[in-house]
Amino acid sequence: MKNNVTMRDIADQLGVSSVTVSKALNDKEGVSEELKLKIKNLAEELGYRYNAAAKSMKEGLSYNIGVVIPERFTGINQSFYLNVYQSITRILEKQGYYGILHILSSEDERNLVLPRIYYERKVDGFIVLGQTSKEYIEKIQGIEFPKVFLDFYDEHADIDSVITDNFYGSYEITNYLIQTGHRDIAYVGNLHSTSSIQDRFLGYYKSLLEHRIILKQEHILNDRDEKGTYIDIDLPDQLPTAFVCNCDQVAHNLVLKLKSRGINVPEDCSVVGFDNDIYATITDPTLTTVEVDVEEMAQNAVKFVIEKVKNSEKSFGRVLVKSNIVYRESVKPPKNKVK
Amino acid sequence: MKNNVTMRDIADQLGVSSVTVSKALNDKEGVSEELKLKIKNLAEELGYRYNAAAKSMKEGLSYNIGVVIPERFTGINQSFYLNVYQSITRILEKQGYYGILHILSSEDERNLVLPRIYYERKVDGFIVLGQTSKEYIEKIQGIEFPKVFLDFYDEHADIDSVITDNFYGSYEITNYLIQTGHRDIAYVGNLHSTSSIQDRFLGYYKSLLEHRIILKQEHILNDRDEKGTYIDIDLPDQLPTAFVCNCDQVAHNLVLKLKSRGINVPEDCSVVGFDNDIYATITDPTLTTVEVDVEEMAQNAVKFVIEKVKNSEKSFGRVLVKSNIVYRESVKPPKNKVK
DNA sequence: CTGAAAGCGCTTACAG
DNA sequence: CTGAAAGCGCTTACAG
Repeated sequence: MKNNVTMRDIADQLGVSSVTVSKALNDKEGVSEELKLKIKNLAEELGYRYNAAAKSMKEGLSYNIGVVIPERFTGINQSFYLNVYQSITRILEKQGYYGILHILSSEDERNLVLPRIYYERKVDGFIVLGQTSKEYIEKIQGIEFPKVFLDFYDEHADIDSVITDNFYGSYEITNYLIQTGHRDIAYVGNLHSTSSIQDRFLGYYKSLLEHRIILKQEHILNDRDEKGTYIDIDLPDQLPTAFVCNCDQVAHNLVLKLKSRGINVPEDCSVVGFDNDIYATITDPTLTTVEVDVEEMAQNAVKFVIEKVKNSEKSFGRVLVKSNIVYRESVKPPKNKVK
Repeated sequence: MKNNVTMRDIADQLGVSSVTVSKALNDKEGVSEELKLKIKNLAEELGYRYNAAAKSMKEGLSYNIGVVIPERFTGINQSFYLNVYQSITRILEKQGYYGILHILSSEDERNLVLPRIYYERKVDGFIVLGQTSKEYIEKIQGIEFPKVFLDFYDEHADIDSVITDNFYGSYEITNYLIQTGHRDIAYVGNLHSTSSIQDRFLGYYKSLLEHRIILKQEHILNDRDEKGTYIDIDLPDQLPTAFVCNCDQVAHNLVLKLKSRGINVPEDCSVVGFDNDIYATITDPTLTTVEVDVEEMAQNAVKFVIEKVKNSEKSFGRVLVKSNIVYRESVKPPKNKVK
């Protein structure tokens, strides 16, 4: 490593102490303006680069935050969380922090092994992005370390999590379907897979209840197995007039399936999604869906971890981020209602 | 910060020196097996966590690699590079390195400001993922710092880059179209946008040349403006029987456009893409395309930066990664050829 | 306004 | 096999 200019070098060349250089470069008081300028100029000239590692040593802080994403939420078809990660990174950087991505392998998740970045003090805290197994959540909860769960939560009230308002989002989009004239509405999603899917189901159910529509068991359609792998959706014999899907990707799959059976969307039946991710606009017809406010979620998560790094006593509980409906082409009144 | 157990603490409790603890924990020789075990056990018990910052200080190395992606290649519709980043991260981690993502804002790119991770020595090298402006390439080239360009290159032969074999990939998929019976083949892409698009065009052109097919200017269709924003594709009056698109996303857009004109793919005309990303399988019909070997590219890039970190003299030049054709549904013989 | 001293937690090179 | 010393580059707290 050459070009290894240190504060000391600058100090020596100027005949001052490194303390003074440190103060000047950090714009702290205790150095005359004149000297400060001289120091800054020389630093520039010499190509001085600050050594963050020294600061880390001194403060015991890495100024890195680990973003942990379970493997199954990554990959070519699961770009949603990577996009959230990207937002997190950008927000982190504004605050002088950096995000280190850790893909949690299914193996590590099963064996309850924590990310190496934890054991090496490479990060000051975690943002866990995407639901892990119950056991793993507990494992992470068990360590005394700043952490925020993003986009999921679990029964323990004492964990800090930032989530979309799944319940009301789903409630409202179901209301919208009902207002459009639908009463035969199915829900697509595995109720025991993640907290999000479950809450979205309950929002849908609330809407039915309020409108005195009876929930039929055969209107709850499973979309994935316990591992989260998508399975073929079993359509009921009596086709509902509308489907509330737990996410856009599943809505996309459903539309394909319906089409293959010669059923047109939205003419023959309506479909709505959730997330407003790439699948919402890529599907033909484009999907009416619930938009998740990724930026707001990332912002909260970042704010919370950083505050917890600074003060480990802080706690935030479950924080909901508002969502809103994006209207596109996949909804029409049911056929028999059209005059 | 509590739970701040150091090697020193372990040493004190055991009545040995911290040097011995360091050796034991790092499995170096010079400590009796018995003592080593005792030290390791105590470390475990005390919840000791290694302090990577101290090592960084000592060695002047952060063990982080910065992955720089220009802003315009990110976002909800551009998941390809984020996926590459994810591969990079995983490979990096196996070697004890960590990836720090830096989204290069268009503003910073224009003003030629380098990522802050550079000025703070937060990283030991860069992987630049995605083509930046010529000026920015030169700016980065100008600093004495390990760097590898991934998925693009420029005229300067002395830069290390890992790229897909765009030329031959495109050449071969065009050959395939010709073998299928097509002779009226258009290319879709802005020839002056990136090195990849240009090389893919040239591969297509080589195939035409070899088959004595004359390249018509009206068969080169622009797909984006100088900023990389997609524009509406202008179809020629005389529709070709096949289209070679510079990437899957553009192929996807083209298929939608053709469909909206009542032209069926692949019955009325064939379309091929490049990348084999999410758009390849999401398009209806699924796209025959050239698969980019993301894993292999990431592997090379990581290997090269790390070697350059260790020995700044190393250089690798342009390294091509083989691609191969994935056959799906978007190609059929041209109509008039079908008996 | 300026600086000497001490320390953050580890490792290397050397001595015993 | 074990350890005292020095040092990585910075900052904090204190003294002048």
